Amino acid sequence: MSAPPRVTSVDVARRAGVSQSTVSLVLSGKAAGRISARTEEAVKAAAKELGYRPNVAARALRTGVARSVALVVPDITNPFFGRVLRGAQRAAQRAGYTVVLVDIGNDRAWEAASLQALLAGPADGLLLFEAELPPGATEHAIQIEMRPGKLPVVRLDVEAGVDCALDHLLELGHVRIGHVASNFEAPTFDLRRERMRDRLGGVPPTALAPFTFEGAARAAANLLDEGDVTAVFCDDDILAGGVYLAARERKIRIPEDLSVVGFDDLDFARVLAPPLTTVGVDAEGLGAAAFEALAKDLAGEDVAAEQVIPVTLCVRESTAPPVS
Amino acid sequence: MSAPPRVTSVDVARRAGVSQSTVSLVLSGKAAGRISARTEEAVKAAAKELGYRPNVAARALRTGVARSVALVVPDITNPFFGRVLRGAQRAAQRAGYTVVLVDIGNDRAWEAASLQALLAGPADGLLLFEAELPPGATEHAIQIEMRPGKLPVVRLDVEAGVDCALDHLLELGHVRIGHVASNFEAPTFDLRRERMRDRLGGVPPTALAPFTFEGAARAAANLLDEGDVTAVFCDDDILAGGVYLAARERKIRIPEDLSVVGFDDLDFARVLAPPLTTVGVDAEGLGAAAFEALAKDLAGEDVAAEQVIPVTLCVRESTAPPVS
DNA sequence: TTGTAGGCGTTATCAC
DNA sequence: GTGATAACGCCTACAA
Repeated sequence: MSAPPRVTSVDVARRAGVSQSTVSLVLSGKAAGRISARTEEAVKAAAKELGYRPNVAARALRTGVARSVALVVPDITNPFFGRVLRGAQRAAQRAGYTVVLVDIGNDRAWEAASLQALLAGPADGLLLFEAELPPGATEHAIQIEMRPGKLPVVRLDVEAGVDCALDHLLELGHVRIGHVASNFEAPTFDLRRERMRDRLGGVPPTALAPFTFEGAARAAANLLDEGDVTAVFCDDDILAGGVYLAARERKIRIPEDLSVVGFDDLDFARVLAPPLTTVGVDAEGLGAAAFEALAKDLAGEDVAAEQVIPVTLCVRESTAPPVS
Repeated sequence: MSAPPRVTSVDVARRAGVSQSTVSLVLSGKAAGRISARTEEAVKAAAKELGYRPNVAARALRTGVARSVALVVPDITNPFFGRVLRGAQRAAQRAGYTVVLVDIGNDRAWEAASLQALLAGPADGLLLFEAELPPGATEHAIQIEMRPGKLPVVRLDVEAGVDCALDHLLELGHVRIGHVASNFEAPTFDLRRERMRDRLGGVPPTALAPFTFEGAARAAANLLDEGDVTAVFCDDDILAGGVYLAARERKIRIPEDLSVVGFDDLDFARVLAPPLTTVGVDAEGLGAAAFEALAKDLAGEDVAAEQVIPVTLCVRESTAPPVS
């Protein structure tokens, strides 16, 4: 519609009968012991009256700080990342930051282009979920769910996650345990594979699955038909959903014929039939922790090279002792 | 780490042996017929060599536009909004815009604060999903899933959605149809209630449910126990998931004893047992359309007061003729 | 074809 | 206590 008639600090100054710099001083809280209480009040009143809001661009230009961070996620359509985003956003808001989202859409080819666009953006720092810092960028950045490297890392305790899932299955008496693994390349998934191998004393029967129910179902098919397993550990609840689909098709009963363990404890895990046993994870906390780390970094403080967020197993009804 | 030594257009100019304004001209593509090909090349080379990237804050200050829009959603944890966000983000990226997210978290109390923070932000315009323009804002804005008002609206064809769901149920022979409605206040839900009433010739047995599986299950309990219905239409797949939970508890079989229809066609609808019949919706398209409308508005073009996105029924296995 | 200069709205360093 | 004044990096008349 009409161009919004922007109110500047000069307008406020005129209105209050003071200079622009006085306005700036007052409104940025640096008036203590410098500006008289009377002027301070007058300025504040004038500002409110006119509906003054500082121009962020001007401030950013002057201070060199945009008070905004970018969060890069592989797939915002996955509720897990929604929760991470929410956590980061809440923390950011508390700190007066704004978060701009970059969704890779599970498409590594797109990643480069997206990050390029991002760097042109106004972000003071980057929150990189399973993404690398683009080449040539000297930005402040935190990596999420990556291995420790040059950048500080915030990640889930995946090892513990695999451990408790496996312990649970082993205790139930399973010995032939399969792995429905993500085919999306990321360190966290490598970590899970390694941990499985170490704990099981060898590479388990494995299916490599994409992050869709139908794709995962197709990938799991072989494992169910020929893998000769009584239980599967899935890298993610979505993959577990795929296993449910494949099992249903084959009239394989869960948990009687097959125990299933997921990862992430997405909401829908509870409405599956039977409810899914899965590794519960504080996604919001992960996002918030990542932001806090970045904020520290931006403030010039030291940040831990690695921060690990604990996980817990949610035992539900998709696991039981093997019959065979 | 170390402060990134920012490269400015002045550096590029010095390097290329030209003036700063020449650099600006060349790099913003306005060199046509003004700058010699040789200088143009030299400037571009220098820019690339130094890794020059324009300072957005400065540009925003100078031009008055930030090339960024804000998207306000009720709950980013709901995959539906994830898809909307993705659609908007893709469209925005193509247009060289960046999108900043504001997540209300299904908390109307928080909404005001969030929006306040937002207005201080650098957004050129607002994409408001089930949110009102904050008072005093003269911003450019598009509303999503709202009724036509002062602002242009992009919305789903909810009426058609209700119609095809009801037609399907009616054709199957159901006469006692219940409504599991959202307790989150929003025009789209009012619309659905009205349409139900009009089509059914009266207010159907209704349960008011929150957007969580367990909450919805509790809310649906009464309806199932005393509503005397053979089918329910749910405002959202999440609510339908709640109905599945409540039905399971009561040993009510779907679809034999109860037909269930959802709305949105979220991914998990396909992995429910039985797979959920639901109204399919182009969430990405909704987000993209909203952004396009906003972009038009920002460009000073006319934008339609209302744009309606079509929906289609996905018939799966949660609906069948009533037995009783 | 290119360069000079002014200003966008802030913040911050000085004088007064 | 308060007010000039100089940047911050970029765009864009206008001058050369």
